[in-house]
Parts: sequence; structure tokens; C-alpha cells
Amino acid sequence: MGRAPCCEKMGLKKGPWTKEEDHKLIEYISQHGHGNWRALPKKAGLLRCGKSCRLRWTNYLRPDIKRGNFTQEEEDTIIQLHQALGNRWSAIAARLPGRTDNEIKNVWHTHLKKRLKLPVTAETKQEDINIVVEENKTEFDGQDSKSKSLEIIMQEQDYTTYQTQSSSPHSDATLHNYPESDQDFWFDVVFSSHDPSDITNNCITGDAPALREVDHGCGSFFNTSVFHDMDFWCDIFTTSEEKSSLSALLQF
DNA sequence: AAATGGGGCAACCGCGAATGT
DNA sequence: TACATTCGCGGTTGCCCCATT
Repeated sequence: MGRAPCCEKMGLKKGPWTKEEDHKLIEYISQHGHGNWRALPKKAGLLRCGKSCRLRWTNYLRPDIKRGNFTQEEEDTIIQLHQALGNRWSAIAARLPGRTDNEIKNVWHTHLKKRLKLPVTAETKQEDINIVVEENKTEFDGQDSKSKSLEIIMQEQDYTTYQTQSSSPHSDATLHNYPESDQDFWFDVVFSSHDPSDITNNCITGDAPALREVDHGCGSFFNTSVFHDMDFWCDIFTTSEEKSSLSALLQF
């Protein structure tokens, strides 16, 4: 037996709610509570299905709903919670009093997702890093500036886990020297090579010009899981052409 | 002034989970 | 225990408004 329809289609209204319908729904729920949603519309004198009534109430008419634009703090909270919970909008909404899951979902799709996807240039990345370096400079006393930058990149992008998860015995020491925030640096590393073995050799021997310049003990970096992680490279190379070439070269 | 395209948002749809019988 | 019903969630749609051409 198939699933029972949520409501009889015949004679029931769909689409936007009128003020009169809103008033009836508010009036009924304020006096009797919603009880059984399926039975509610008939009792309230509404030509709607229960599902439609529930949605209208929970997303729009509930008295505790906060109207208006989201504050910066709320947006930051959504971003953080989304990173932790994924698309579990109701769980996110539960932590934002007065906001509905539907509203949060809409804000995510229309504003926040785009904001997070904005391409990050080497310049803006370096600006961000410099700001954090300034904010944390006391914490990094005694380290050279490159190590500081990398430490912060790792923290910001959650790459710290690689340091402990990598099977490479060298990874802890050398990851502190990589990556540079400069896209050109990595461009040189990867695209100065003609095939995957070249990259491997460049990384191990330091033959890539950029690597020669910084002389950082490249072989260890090649041994880390970061080197084999497409997400890591995607963060550096932003265009589809670059990613496509990279993917082919590194055989992801 | 009219046409068009895109963004924003409310509402709908379908599914799985929870609850009732 | 099995089946029916209801609820709630997340994905998607479609309408309205506004900016641009």
C-alpha cells in the first residue's frame, strides 16, 4: 500500500497565504494550540492541508520569530555551525533563537555560501595572514616569519590534523616550512614539471626553481598527506583550468 | 517605458523517523 | 509485530521584486 497523501487535493488551497488565513490560523492556535496538524485546518476554518498550516506557523507566524536581517554575529554562528553540522538546518536553527530552519537555509544558499566561495587571491590571503600574525605575534615569539605564517595557515584551514596524522617521520618538522601563501610559489613547484615523476623529483631534490630558492627540504613535504590532498591544492589553485591540469599531473 | 535576468524568499514536495493502533 | 498515520526535515520550486539593458 502506498503512502497516504498528506491531504485531499480537492478543494484545498495552495500558494501564498492571505492575511485572513493568517489571522484564522493565529486565532485558532492561540486559543487551542495546534494539536493535530492534520485536523487543524478544518477546525480553524481553513481550506489548507495540515502540512501547509504547520509550515506557515513554524516559519512565519510563530510569535517568537525574530524578523529582519541577520546580524554579523548570527551569520558567523551559522557558518561555524554549518562547518560542524553540515546541512542540518533544524539543528542550526535550534542554536539561533528566533530563527527558523527555512530562513537559515535560505540565508545560507543566497548569501553565506557565495561569500565562502569567493576566490582567495594570494594578496588577500597574505593580508589575512598578516592580520593574524599581528594578533598572535606574542604567541610565536622565537619563530621565523615563514614558520609563523605557516603555523597560522594550518590553524586557519584546519591542516593541523595533518601534522599528527601523517605517517611521515619528517612531516612534523617540515610542514612548518610549507606551504607558502603565494600561488606563484606552488605554480612553480607543480607546473614547472612535465609529468608526475618530475614533481616528485622536484619535491624531493628541490629542483623546482621556487623550491631551490627557499631550500626547505622538499622531500619531507612530498611524504605528507597534505601533498596528496586535492583540497589542499584547490585552496591554492582557484581556476578550473589549473585544477584540471593539477588533477591530471598528480593523478588524483 | 518595456523587456529581461537574477536574487531573495515563502511555500511545496517527498522522504524517513516517530508515534499510534 | 506489522501497518497506518503524523510529523519534521532538507531539497527544490516558483513567484515577486528590483536592477539593468
